[in-house]
Amino acid sequence: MTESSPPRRPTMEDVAEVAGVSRGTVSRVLNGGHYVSPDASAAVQRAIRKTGYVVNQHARSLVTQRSDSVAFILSDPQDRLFEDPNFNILLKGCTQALAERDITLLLTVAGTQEDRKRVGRWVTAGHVDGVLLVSEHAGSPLIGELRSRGLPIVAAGRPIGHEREISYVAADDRDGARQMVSHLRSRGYRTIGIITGPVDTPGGVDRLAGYHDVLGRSDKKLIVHGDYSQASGAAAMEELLRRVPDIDAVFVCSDLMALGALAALQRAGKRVPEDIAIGGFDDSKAAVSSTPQLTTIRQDFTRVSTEMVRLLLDSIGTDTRSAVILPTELVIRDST
Amino acid sequence: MTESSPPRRPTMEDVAEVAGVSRGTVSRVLNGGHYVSPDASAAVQRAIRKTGYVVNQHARSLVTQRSDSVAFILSDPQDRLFEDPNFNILLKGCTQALAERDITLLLTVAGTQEDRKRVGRWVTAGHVDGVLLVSEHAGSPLIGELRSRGLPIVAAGRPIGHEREISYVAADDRDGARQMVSHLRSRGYRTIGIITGPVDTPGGVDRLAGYHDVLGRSDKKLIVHGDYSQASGAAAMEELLRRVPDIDAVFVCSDLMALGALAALQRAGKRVPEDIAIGGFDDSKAAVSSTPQLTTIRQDFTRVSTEMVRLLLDSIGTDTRSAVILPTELVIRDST
DNA sequence: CTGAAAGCGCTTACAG
DNA sequence: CTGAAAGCGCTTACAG
Repeated sequence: MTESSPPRRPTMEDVAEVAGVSRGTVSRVLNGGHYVSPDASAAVQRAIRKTGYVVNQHARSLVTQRSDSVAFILSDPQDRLFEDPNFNILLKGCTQALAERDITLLLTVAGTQEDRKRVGRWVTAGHVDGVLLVSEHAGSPLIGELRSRGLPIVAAGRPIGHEREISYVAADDRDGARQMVSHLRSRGYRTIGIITGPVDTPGGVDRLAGYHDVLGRSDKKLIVHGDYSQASGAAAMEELLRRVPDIDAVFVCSDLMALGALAALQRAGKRVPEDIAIGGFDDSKAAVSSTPQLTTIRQDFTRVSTEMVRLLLDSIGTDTRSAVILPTELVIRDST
Repeated sequence: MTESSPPRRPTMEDVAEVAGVSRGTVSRVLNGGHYVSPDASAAVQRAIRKTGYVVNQHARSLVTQRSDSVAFILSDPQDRLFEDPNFNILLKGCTQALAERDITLLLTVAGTQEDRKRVGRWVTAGHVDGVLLVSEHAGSPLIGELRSRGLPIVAAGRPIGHEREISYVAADDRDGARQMVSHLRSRGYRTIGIITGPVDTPGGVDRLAGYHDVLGRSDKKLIVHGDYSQASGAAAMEELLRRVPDIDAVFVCSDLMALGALAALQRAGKRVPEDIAIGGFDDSKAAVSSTPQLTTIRQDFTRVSTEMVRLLLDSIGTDTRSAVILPTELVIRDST
């Protein structure tokens, strides 16, 4: 019946036998080739090729106490990050940066309380050497749990309330907002509103702060909160038109919300930018798919992801902590 | 200096000592509790809680020869899948279905030839018990490589040329296309074109086949190929208008391409559906964000992902092979 | 430079 | 039901 059971996977012992050396020598060749004679090394290389040997990662991890893997943990109660176009860029960037270094990316979600417990146990089981944390909201309770396990963590975006404890990489939200609002003012717009992100996200608070930096304490009526979704952008725009009929510019804190705002303005019979200017944030695909194309703030998520990986790998072992703030840039198109 | 080195992680030995039993008994409690007295079991549970013990996954895997992880491999030379909205739904579905079973998802990409070698080695290193394969194009050379390692594989979508070798889960593309084209015909449209996906993808060939099922060997001029991108949809629509000025309906094989087609028609001064009808495929968010909203074919990617996970877990150990074809459904909106 | 040996933390027959 | 022991496949001081 089971006459052709799959051939046993070759072990280091097999390689050693073929090469005519000891297991220890094979291991040394595999781990940098120090203290190995050229002859022995060559024999081992040959034997590895002949046997098709591949190291058993579990056996190695058991002794080295390292897994050569890192976790990419999505901590978002709504799972909304999966729909965020920026999330994709981040995930893609991290996956590739890690693959280049032969490090495995383990993806996991921790939305519910129960998930968080599972992830805590899982991380402790030795699966990973460090954690890349992406969370939509502030004060993710996961941070405390992970910290208590002593694992290196790097967050995407400023981890509100934990800036001192863990490393993070963020785009300069506040300065980006300043650039946009200054731009609107320099174009001659006078009544400048803002549609913010959720106030428990760094993008929500920091972009609003940048707006205030330029305009000072502006009229509260000019500030409406959205949740980064297109629908919320439309609703917020309608609210602004109701509150301030003569509004002539709006800084919308994400391109996706700006799309919603654009649609709402169209329905209200307003022309952009003749009647009202719209500035976005992200410089995503949405910014160039709309009519008119959006003036927006570029943040480079590919760069964020490579910096996150670099920071994490640096901190594994050394336990250093740092924050990297990447510049943002105004991109002028047709909506302002 | 290093006075407060992190407390050593508790091992099974520690638990055994606290509980006053042997290591073997602790292990038995952990692995189902068979052949353990209630008293011993209770003592072990208590000791686990007291010590905060968590199993070392590497040690366990070393002896069980299983990793309790599966790989999610993206095999796409262009990395375009990261931009595909369907990809996100698939990834999210798989992540959650696996998390529920306490199985880890390892994400990796294998776009280039070199990547493929890396992934081959990596898979062999014992990292995973099975593979979920998502690839944009036919004849992914990775399939052969993975097959030779004897790992269970489940593909998303029909793996052209490998249908007999590996399991897969796919939506019924061909029948969906038939439903759409029949619908267009029943609405009275007579000159029905098609904008297909790439002809080396199952969605590219099978949807075109469904179109032919209904219309027979139609005029070649009515067939234009796209690449699923919005831009290609626009270009293809312009080409169709040039070739067949009196065309009155088009089945566009993805919602995203349909968005492009819609924009091209708007530029050409054609009204939808008065002058020309447009049918999409996917029932993605794009279908309801457009004006008019798209008549389209729904395929349920969440369901695809749960079926993929089920199939994979079933086949680990048993080595069974199967294909699951999920029904597609016509969703009528305003564009036809 | 090299080999013999200990040890990483588990699971699982085997005896009892 | 339980313990003692072998063994999973590696790495790494230690002696030489």
